[in-house]
Amino acid sequence: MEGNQGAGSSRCYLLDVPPVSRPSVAAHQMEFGYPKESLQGLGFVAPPHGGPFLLSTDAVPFTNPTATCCEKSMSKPWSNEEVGTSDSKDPNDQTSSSKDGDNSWWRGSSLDKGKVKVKRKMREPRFCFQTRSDVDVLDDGYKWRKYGQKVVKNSLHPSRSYYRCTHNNCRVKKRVERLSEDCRMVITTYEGRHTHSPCDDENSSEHECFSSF
DNA sequence: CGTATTTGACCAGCGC
DNA sequence: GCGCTGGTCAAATACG
Repeated sequence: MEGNQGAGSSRCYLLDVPPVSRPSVAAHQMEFGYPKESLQGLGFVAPPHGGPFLLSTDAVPFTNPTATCCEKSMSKPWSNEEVGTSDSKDPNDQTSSSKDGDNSWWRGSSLDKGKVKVKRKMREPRFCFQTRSDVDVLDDGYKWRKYGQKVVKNSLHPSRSYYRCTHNNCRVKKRVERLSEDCRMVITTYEGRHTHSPCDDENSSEHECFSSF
């Protein structure tokens, strides 16, 4: 209930990242009129000066016609929370979801009662970006741990990877898949908000440039 | 030896 | 109601 002002909404942007070894994603919230915190919480950070990133004004929301490719490539990209429009189901749902979504929506915690899987109807804020890159995992300043991979049908590159933030209480997830039409296009979907700064992960002091965010 | 990744299985949601 | 697909778990394996 609190905090998640963006909960339930998901936006997609098209980024153009050249095929460098370590592409990064930056938040051009100004362009999109996006709240800083949202993007920051999602892990979008400004790269260090000279960082290889480049998000140009080419970046456009998937909701735009230019992004139809994305919807086509995926049978049901965001079934629950539609891109941009979020769920208009009913507000009450939010309360319930925030209730169980509080801490067990991703664990499924079948450890407890045999197999009581928590409903996956999570309403975490989502942002998906389409980038052009050779590497799957964009360097966004956070540390991710892969916890699953799935075969996606209707795709020439049927591999979708699932990552989770390695930080202690951070439940942010990331989904990475390649576009079927263009193997160089990577669709990255962030879900949730980071409860920490990138520096926490990269304790190596990835510079204060992050703090400027 | 500790940590990260891979991979198969399981489960829930959704469409038909 | 059934089948399909997506998402997650957890054991096994690989790597540093």
